[in-house]
Amino acid sequence: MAWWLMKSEPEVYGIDHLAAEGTTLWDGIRNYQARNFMRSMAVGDQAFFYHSNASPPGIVGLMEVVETGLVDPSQFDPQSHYFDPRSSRDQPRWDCVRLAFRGRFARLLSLEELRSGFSVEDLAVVRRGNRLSILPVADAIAARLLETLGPVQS
DNA sequence: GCCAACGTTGGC
DNA sequence: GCCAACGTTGGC
Repeated sequence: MAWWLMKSEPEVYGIDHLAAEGTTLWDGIRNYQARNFMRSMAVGDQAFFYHSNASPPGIVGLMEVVETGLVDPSQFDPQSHYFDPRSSRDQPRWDCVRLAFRGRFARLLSLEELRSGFSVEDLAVVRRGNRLSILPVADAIAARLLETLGPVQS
């Protein structure tokens, strides 16, 4: 079982949306590195939900991968912000996973706090200007995060 | 294959 | 709104 950190803007899709829906398709990823991380996910993997472009930004909850290898439908939709004219049904370019809500942490673990307790080697999200929306988290670092945050409340 | 121009993310 | 970081694109 692997650990991940996945970012989303709470105004667009935050932990409250996921809590209400139960599960969601993590679609709209248009970065090859992030896509490749999704491709390496397995059912049962856990992901920290990170609120980006928030005040303050930080980790708010926990998710679990419940389905992998799904074609991202938004790439075919001309109305979608994520439409990709280079994609075809025969040769889709983007895929995604389905995630389930596992709970909120009792408090937010802010980026500022992450920077004071973790190095760039530990957790890429602490690097200034980091743009990758999906990042792997080493087991030992995940354990430290969970230790800091305590159990989730579902 | 190089690299300049451009676009996007996201903190501040 | 600014800007750092960095991926992508396209001319050559």
